Amino acid sequence: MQDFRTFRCLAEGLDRLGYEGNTANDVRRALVRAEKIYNEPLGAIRVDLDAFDARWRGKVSALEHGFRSRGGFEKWRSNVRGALKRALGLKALGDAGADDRRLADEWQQLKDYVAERSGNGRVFGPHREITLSILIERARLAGRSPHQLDPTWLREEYDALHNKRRKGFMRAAVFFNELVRHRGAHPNLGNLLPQAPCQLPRSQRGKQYAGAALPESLLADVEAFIEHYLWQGEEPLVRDHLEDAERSVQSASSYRSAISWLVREILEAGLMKPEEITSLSDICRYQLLRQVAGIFRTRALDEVSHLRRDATSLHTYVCRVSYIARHWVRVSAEEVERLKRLRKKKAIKNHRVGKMGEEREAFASALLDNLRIRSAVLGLPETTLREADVLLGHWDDLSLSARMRCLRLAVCACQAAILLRAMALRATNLRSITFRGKETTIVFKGEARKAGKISIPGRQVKNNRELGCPLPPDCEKIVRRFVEVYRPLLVTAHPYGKNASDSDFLFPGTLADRPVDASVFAHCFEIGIRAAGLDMTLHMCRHAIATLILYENPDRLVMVADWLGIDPATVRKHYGFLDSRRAAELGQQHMQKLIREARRRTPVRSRS
DNA sequence: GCGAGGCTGTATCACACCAA
DNA sequence: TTGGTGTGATACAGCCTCGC
Repeated sequence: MQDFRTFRCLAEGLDRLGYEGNTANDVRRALVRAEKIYNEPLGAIRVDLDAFDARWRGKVSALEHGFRSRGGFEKWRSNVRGALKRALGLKALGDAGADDRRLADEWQQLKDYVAERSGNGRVFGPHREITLSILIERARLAGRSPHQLDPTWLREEYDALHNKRRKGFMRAAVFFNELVRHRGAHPNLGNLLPQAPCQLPRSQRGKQYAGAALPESLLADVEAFIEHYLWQGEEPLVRDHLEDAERSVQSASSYRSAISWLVREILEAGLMKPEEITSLSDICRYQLLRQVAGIFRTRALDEVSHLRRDATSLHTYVCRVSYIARHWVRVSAEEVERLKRLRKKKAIKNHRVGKMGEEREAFASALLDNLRIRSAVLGLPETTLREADVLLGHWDDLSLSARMRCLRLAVCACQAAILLRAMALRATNLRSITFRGKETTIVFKGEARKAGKISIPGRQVKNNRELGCPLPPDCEKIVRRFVEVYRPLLVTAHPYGKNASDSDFLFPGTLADRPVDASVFAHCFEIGIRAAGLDMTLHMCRHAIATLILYENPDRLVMVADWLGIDPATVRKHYGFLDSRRAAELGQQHMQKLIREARRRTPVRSRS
């Protein structure tokens, strides 16, 4: 294979990649443009498809990277990505020397062998050479032959990949091992395969309680604690007369997570054996928690760890476990005091605890600095609906994925219209809006009513605060269009046959008693956001609106708090960075003024 | 195989409340 | 008024099952 390790090699050797006509020029220009976009010399940018995908696929704010439109960005990405795939041998080149190269490539021989025996009713089953492709790609990039795969390399590659690529890599490794195990049945593979299968990486997502065989008594104790926590010790007879538990189910599941984390860390560190953990009182103790927190912290500081070094998770876990120790295990007063000190330790309660996430704060700042981003956010309902309408115009000719895109864009337009024009709701409240039925939360303008409105009862809201607002005409227009045109398509003409139930929910899911699933809901928003060249989650949208209003109207803090349905003190705390920013700007303006004045008053002679 | 919706667990963030 | 504590939420990823 040609050695294409950097973008420079790639740009210089582009003629050998088999492009037709002027395409090579387009691709070369795209590669050269990467220098500006990456702000690095071409020779320093590695030819690595996964690094490229990690950076440029998914949520990418095209405008922030200097592209004029999402389309322009996608064109650039497609040119560069295609070149990377050709360079890595993932795309047929079609030129004369290709066959000779294939023979020289052990991976290609293996792939050809599998391809010849893949398909319906054949030895390996359908598309098995595709299964292998990601393993081959990564191995080629690392310069490893099939004999040179080892557990460490597999682990590193597995960790570096994400989502479907990671899943595919694991599937490929499993299949590769199958081939090795049955190498006797495939004599033609000859010396291509190693003698023994390679140890596979462990999945990054642990099972609850580390999937270990733990004593029944521990599991029973956890359930008893959760029950106690939810009902705050109320007797079952009393509970029957109460409408809801004292605590939310979400919160209880968070306690389960903390216990799971503690057990997993203890077992992985070998601090205890599974059979030794018989109840929560064995593990929710100061000494053990301190040890485990130390181990977790060390791992977070490790360069290759997937944990963020300044994340607040550890603090949350320690708080949860401390709570169990105090209220369930009932440790001594002395131990309670130690736990309290532990929670305050800098390593556990780092500087991010209690503050808005850095990424969100950065986005809010970008929103204030960049006019293009700001207008893209504010125009989101219209831009996404326009794109959906264009697609809808030739619905019958659309592919399934294009129809899906059309519907998702329409969902996003409706979400954005409510968030940006009516009320910056939390995702759960937005998702649960009903437009008919007994408990209607969004009402359209009717003959008797002058204006539509949104009203959400307090018990549906995080802090039990009732939320309500009138429905502005530009919001209502988009929501109505969604209800009349796009929602029926979700219910009766879902492109992939996943018709939603025609429930009372504005955003229906496949089940009649609940709205669309949160993950699907967030995905629709993501599709619309990306179409607008932005990178923002539903919750960041809420922040974005608050940031813009507060920055322009610092004296309207109480109004903004009321609108968001939170405490003014909380707004003050979370948007404090706006004050610092404003103070800095004001300070700079004053300094400039003073400098100008000083220059005016200083005689020209002494200035030189 | 691929893409969908939905469920679940982990990681992280938001924010109400309380006490100093 | 401010900082600490505890609760409740979102984001993200992996897995499952289903239809095309």
